[in-house]
Amino acid sequence: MKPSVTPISSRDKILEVAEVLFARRGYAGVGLREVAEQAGLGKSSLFHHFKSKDALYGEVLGQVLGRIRAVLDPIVGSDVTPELRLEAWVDGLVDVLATYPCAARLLMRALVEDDPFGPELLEVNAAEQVLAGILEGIHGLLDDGVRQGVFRDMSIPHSVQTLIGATVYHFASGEFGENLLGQPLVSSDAVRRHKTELVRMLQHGLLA
Amino acid sequence: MKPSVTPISSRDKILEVAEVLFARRGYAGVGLREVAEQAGLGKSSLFHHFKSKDALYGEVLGQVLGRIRAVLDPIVGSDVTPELRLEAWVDGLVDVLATYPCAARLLMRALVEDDPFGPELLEVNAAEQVLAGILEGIHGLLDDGVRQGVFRDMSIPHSVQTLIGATVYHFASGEFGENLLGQPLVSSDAVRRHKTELVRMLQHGLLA
DNA sequence: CAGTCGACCGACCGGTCGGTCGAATAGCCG
DNA sequence: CGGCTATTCGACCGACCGGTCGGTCGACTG
Repeated sequence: MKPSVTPISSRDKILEVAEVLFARRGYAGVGLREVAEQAGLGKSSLFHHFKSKDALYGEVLGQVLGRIRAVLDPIVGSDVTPELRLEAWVDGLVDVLATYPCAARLLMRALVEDDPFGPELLEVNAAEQVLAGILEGIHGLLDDGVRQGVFRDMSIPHSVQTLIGATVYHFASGEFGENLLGQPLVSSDAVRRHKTELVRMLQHGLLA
Repeated sequence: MKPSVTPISSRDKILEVAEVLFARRGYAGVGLREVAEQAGLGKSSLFHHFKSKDALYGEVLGQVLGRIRAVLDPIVGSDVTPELRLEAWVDGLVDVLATYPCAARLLMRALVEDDPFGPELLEVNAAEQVLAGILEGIHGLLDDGVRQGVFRDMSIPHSVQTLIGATVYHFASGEFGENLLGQPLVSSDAVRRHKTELVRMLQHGLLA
């Protein structure tokens, strides 16, 4: 039990502030000087911990995706009906996006980017693998449901896209969404309401 | 009828290439040199037509939002049941997003940004007004439906967010979405399928 | 004590950023 | 033709970009 003299390592501090900044202003909108400054370091010190801006970004992204996958994987692997699993999936995803307010923005930005990252970049590649795992999970879940006849026949890729759009976008919408809702996106009331609205939409649509 | 000697004005050419570039790489990711170059002009000439980068961006955004509003406004004002109006709204929005492939990305980026544009910027403010008009339209449409009892009771702001996420995100997802679908996002097949999936989701949800 | 090591720093590199300026050019009207 | 405005241009600016370099400092090791 003496894991660290420094209660929070500089490396983690950098990741922490980089996550916030990349989420807020995007990859191109963030300068490493600002990251360093907010981490309480000189800019040169960033390069001691990360070999490039790309690598730092990739690691931030991978960390966020990892958190999401850690929540979602047990759910898609659980042993209940596809309907309940889907409900739990939405529930879990909304929870984790609400818990880490930067995650949705970071993720949405990454999805909307044509990744300009060359074929070879260790950290970014790792992040993409994690994302692929998440997708595989929800795809399998929907597929199960369709084959068991509890979900109607559907285009699974389109439905996956709709699920992503309906969950991730909402928490990525920042000021815009808060103006629309009239309250913080991650207030417990808004989170609860968003969950029930999503689940009702998935179960019965909008009609009375 | 002699508005222009040049059949396509430099100004329009600039707007055209700026739209593509801002959509592809975002505000911070695009340099004015590149815009000028692709428009076949020197960088200084941009500043003859637009007083700043912000102003150019605002005008691009306003133009895109204007196209969308031009499609959606007649629909929300039409004289049929809310259910049919909603279906037409989704149909129209999907069509316009598929017609102008940059629109969705530009819009999604704008929504995810906390607009860092100061209180006063003519062009950006104008764009926000257009957006506000679009939102007012869909809000009113849903409200009508709920009050007439054809839509179930719901949180309208949350449903608006879900609609935006499900439509705009899909067409903004670029490479990622195309990999998921296995075909171009704007292929007529994918567009048709996305429409029917959305409408079925709104009408009956996912259940069999 | 000397040697090594990870963490950190300021100074600096070439290059690009958004933006300005004054001069040159092109098309119009008289 | 002369004058005028609109348009374009290259040269330039200060600020900032991602990234490198040489070196300092303190903790640990033999």
